[in-house]
Amino acid sequence: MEMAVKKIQPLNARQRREAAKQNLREEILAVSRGIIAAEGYAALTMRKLAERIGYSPASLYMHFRSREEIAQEVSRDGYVNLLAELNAASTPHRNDPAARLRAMAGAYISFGLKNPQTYALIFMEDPAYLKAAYAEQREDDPGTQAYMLLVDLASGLIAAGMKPSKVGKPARAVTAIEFAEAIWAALHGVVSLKLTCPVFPTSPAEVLTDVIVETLLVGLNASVKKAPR
Amino acid sequence: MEMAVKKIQPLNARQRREAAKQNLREEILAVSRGIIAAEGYAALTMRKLAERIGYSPASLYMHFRSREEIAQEVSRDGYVNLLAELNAASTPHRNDPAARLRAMAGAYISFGLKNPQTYALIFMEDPAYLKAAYAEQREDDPGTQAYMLLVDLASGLIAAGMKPSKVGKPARAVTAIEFAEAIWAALHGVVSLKLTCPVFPTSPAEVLTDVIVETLLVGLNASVKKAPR
DNA sequence: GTCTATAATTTGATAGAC
DNA sequence: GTCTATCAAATTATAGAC
Repeated sequence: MEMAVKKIQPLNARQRREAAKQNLREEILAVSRGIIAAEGYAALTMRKLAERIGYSPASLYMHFRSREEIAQEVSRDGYVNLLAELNAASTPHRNDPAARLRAMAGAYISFGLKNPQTYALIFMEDPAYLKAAYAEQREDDPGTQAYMLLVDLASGLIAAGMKPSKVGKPARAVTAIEFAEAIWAALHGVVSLKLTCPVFPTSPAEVLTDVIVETLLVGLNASVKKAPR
Repeated sequence: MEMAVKKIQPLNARQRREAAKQNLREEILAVSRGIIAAEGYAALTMRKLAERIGYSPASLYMHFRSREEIAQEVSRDGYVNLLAELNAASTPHRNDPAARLRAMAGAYISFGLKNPQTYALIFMEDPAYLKAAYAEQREDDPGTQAYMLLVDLASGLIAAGMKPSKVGKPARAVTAIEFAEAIWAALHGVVSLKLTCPVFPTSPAEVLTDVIVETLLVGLNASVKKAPR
C-alpha cells in the first residue's frame, strides 16, 4: 500500500528539475520547428527563439550547445515525419512494386511541397552541421531508415523483374542502392526545383513526377517481358 | 588623312572615362566570379571584393547598385557557360534524339559538378534576387535559351516517336514543355543532391544519371515500337 | 537556471572630404 | 571617382549578478 502510494506520488525535487529541464528543451524544439517551418532556417535566431519561449537568449545555451545543435534535432524530427509518410504510402502496396513506387513517390513530393522549409533544412541547407548526424549512421536514425526503405523499394522492383537498364561499359546490372538513389535524386530534383525557382518549372510537381515515374515504369516493364518465366 | 589619324588617336577624356568605368565594372565582375566559384555566394562580401580589386568598398557602389545586382550579373554569366556546354553537346547529335539526350544530360551534370558554387548560385540560392532576371523573359536571355534548348530536345524525342508515358486521368499526352521540365528536374536532382549532401547519395553522379537516362530511354523506345510506321 | 548586459564580429550601405 | 570614416543593424555567444 505504501509502495503503491509512493509510486503515484509527485516527483521529488530532483525529478521535477529534470522534467522541467526536459520540458523546456522540448518547448525550445517545438518553437524552433515552428519558426523553421514558417520562415526557414535562416530566420531561426537565438534572440527570436528566446523571445517566443519567454526566456532570455542566454538560457538557450543551457539546453543546447549552439544553434546548429538545435537544427540537428529539428532535422531529425523532419526525417521522422518523412519516414512516417513514406511508410504509410508503402505499406498498402507490399505486393505490387509498381504501385508502391507510385505511392511513395507521391508521398515524397507531397511531403516536400507541404513542408518546404523543413525539406530545405534537411536536404538543401549547407550540410556542415549535418555531417555529425550522418557520421553516426546508427540503425535507428530516421534518415537512415527512410533511405533503407527506398533501397527496399528498389530491391522489390528488381526482384519482380523490373530492372533498370544496364549501365557502364562493359554493361553491368544496376544495384538496388544505385537504383534507389537514382529514384531519390529524380524526386528530389522535382521538389527542390519547385522550392527554389520562382517561375521554372512551369508544370506542377505532380505532373513532372508522373512523367518521370510512369516513363521509368514503362522502361522497367520492358525488362519484365524479356525475363524468363 | 586627318580623319584617319583622328580615328586612330587615343580616346578623348570622356571616352577614356567611359572605358575606365567599363573596365572596372568588368574587373569587379571577374573577381566576383572568382570569389563565388571558389567560396560560394555567401562569401561574396563587398569588403572582400573591394580589397581584391584594390578599391574601397564605397567605390563598388559607383558601378553596382547592390550586392544582389552583382549576383545577377554573375548568374547570367553562369548561364552563358551552361548554355555553351549544352549547345556543344547538342550540336553533333541533331539527327539522333537519344544520343542527343545522353550528351546533353552528361554536359549538364558535368557543368554542375565542375562549377558547384556557380551552379548553386543559379539554381539553389534563395531566388528573390533572380525574380527580376526571370521577369524579363527576354529572348536573348541565356537562361531562357538553355531552357528552350531543353524543350527542343524534348520535341525532337517526341517527334521521333519517343513519347513519355501518358499521365493524368483521363490519360493525356505529355507536352514537350512538361517532358523537358521533367528531364531537367531529374538531372537537377542528381547535381543538387551531390552538392548538398555530404554522404548520400553514395553512387557517382554519372551512374545515377545513366540509370535515369537509360531507363527512361527504354521506356521511350517502347512507345516507338507501338507507333504506326 | 535565469537574468541583464555586453562582448566581439560581421554585414551592407552611406556621408562628406578631396 | 575614390577615399576615409562610420553608420546602423544584425548575429552568436558569454560573463557575472542574483
